[in-house]
Amino acid sequence: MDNVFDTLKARGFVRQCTGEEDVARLLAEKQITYYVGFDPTADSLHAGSLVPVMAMAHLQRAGHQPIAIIGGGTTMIGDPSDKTEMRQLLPREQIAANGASILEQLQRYVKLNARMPDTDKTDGLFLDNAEWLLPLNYIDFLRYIGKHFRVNEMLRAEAYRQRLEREEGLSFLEFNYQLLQAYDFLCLYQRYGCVLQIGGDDQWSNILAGVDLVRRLEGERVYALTFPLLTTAGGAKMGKTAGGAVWLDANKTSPYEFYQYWINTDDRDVERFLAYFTFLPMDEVRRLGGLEHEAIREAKAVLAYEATKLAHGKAEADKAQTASRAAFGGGGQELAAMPTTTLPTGRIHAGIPIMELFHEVGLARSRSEARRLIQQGGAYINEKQYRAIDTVADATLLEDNALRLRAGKKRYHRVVFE
RNA sequence: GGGGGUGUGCUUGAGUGGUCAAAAAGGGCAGACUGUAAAUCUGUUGGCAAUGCCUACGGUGGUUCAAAUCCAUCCGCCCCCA
Repeated sequence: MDNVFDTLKARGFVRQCTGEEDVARLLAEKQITYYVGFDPTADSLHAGSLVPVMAMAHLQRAGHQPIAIIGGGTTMIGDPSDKTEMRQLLPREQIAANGASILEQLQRYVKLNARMPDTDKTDGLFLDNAEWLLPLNYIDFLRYIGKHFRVNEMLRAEAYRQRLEREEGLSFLEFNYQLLQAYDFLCLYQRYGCVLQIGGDDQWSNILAGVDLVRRLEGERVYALTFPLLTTAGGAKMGKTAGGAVWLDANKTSPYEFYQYWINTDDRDVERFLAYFTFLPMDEVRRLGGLEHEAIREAKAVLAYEATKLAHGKAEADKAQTASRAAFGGGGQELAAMPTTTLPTGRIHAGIPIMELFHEVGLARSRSEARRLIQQGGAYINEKQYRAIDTVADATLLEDNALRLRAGKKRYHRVVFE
């Protein structure tokens, strides 16, 4: 098994790299240091960011040393390959705070130390590129780094071309992004001997810019590897649902919801996702992916459980699994992990219009939406459908001092009275 | 600096004085069918104390009985010329 490169390749992580054989040899011959950048634009990673995270983890397991860069400096610029529009510029403090929570999440997957290189070489580093980017002097930077970049060449990069063709255009600020990312690579090479940068395929040209820069200034060969950009079979961006992103932060997306996200995976994505988001051996991945029709639900359950376990730990994964089974398998009381709201007992004795109830617990975003839900037959209490908008829930409906609300087929919410 | 455009609901995008909470598509939600999948079909999709009221078509002011639609001004973005 041996070469991690083969592992990465078999699991679908390799989209482009600077010579398969070269990279494979690099990874086989000795322990190296590699890096991945993360954007601290939010205070949490989401399901989509898990691809680089998992790749990092595989490499670390094979004995290589990771460096996670939080783009504290580059985020102040905004990556233009984020096609649609110019990104909002975030204030420094925000970026730093976001970086801190992201580090915490990364540590569930990868061993990282903030700043301090450890004696144990596979322990990784967590750095903020603001450290070397912010003190830069404009003139020096232009003379030292800028002279190595040909604008013609840069303009040819897909990332810039798209923006050039669109109406939004491209600000000079954003145009500089690539130079800064290349400079990151250079700094990491110089300081930590980092010789490989991995990232999403949209980063390809930025990464190559770094490879070129190191070659020009240091005369050394460094490497690049990109992952495919994941979309679901349905064409949606990986890690997004209607409600927004699927976050790793339990406060933004509960472990139960996280579990549900994975279990609802499109049949066609199951095998790929098992390979990306779990550490199950590929034989098992293929076996599960090969299941057909109803049986493939088993594979989805494994995917959901494994992914949740990685993100939130075994205890949470167990709870989520139990709650999910209880809700969808019929019966069962183990609903503890289900989203729950607690209300004073007096409320239910006084009677609560169900329209209000559904709105209050968040199953409907407004009373109008709750009204629609009820009228359209999507509102259930304890598995019984209620279609009259003026229905009032009272104490006679209580089961164990609680109500089980359901909106549509899949969204559950428990209301406990005490 | 000069000239020309453009800014609409979650998104794309019609609408150039009343019939506009605003076409159409996508997306979302719900229902049917199913396997907590996909595809398909149907309904629905600003809010509220709801046969009415409020908020909304970049911001602000104005014309008018009446404005997303006209005028002024400001802001953002795009294109051409310099």
